Amino acid sequence: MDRPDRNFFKISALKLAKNLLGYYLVHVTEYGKLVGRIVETEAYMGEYDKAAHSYNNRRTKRTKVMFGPPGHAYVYLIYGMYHCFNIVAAETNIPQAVLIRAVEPVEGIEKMAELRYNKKLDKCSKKEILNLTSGPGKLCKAMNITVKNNGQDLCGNKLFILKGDNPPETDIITTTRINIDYAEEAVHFPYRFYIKNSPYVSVR
DNA sequence: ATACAGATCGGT
DNA sequence: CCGATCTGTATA
Repeated sequence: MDRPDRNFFKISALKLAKNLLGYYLVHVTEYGKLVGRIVETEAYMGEYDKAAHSYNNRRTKRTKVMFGPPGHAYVYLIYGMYHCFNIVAAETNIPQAVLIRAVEPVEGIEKMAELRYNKKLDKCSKKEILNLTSGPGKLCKAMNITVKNNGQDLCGNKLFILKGDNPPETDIITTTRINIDYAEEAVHFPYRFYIKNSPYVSVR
């Protein structure tokens, strides 16, 4: 399979969020290679987007990587215990990113089960396997992504993207984002994308 | 120095 | 619905 180059990420987060559906997220870890197929994303558009950490071009220690070049990881800790993995989009000084909300486990599923549930895959229920990576915090736990990966170049060889098949347009559901009730008018922006009928999307 | 809320999740 | 758990951010 093929790797997208830097230019793949050098587009608006909105376009990138859609283009990433069906692509693979790969993390080469000390536990082996962990791969998930991206089935759900959200775009965060920065300057005018009240749901974004970089709203109004707010530049802080945390949001710094979003102002950097595209194709890098933006990872932060949320609620004191979960991580969220984003891919920086657009260009330097345009702080946009795509939140990866859910993937379908593809490779290294045994390890993912151990990382997430601390037990063997064959001890996991059907439901647990479906929920292995069905949410931003869940996929980070299962794929061993933490703040240590913040700022990491996704054009490197530890944490990266592989090309996959985008779903047909008719299988892409576009809707509003999750858990951003505070974001006033941005609450209604149709910035969430997921693959229709995928059992691995975060539920609603 | 202090206060406070959050791009979540799992249990009740 | 609620609590866990802690850092980033704003305010002073």
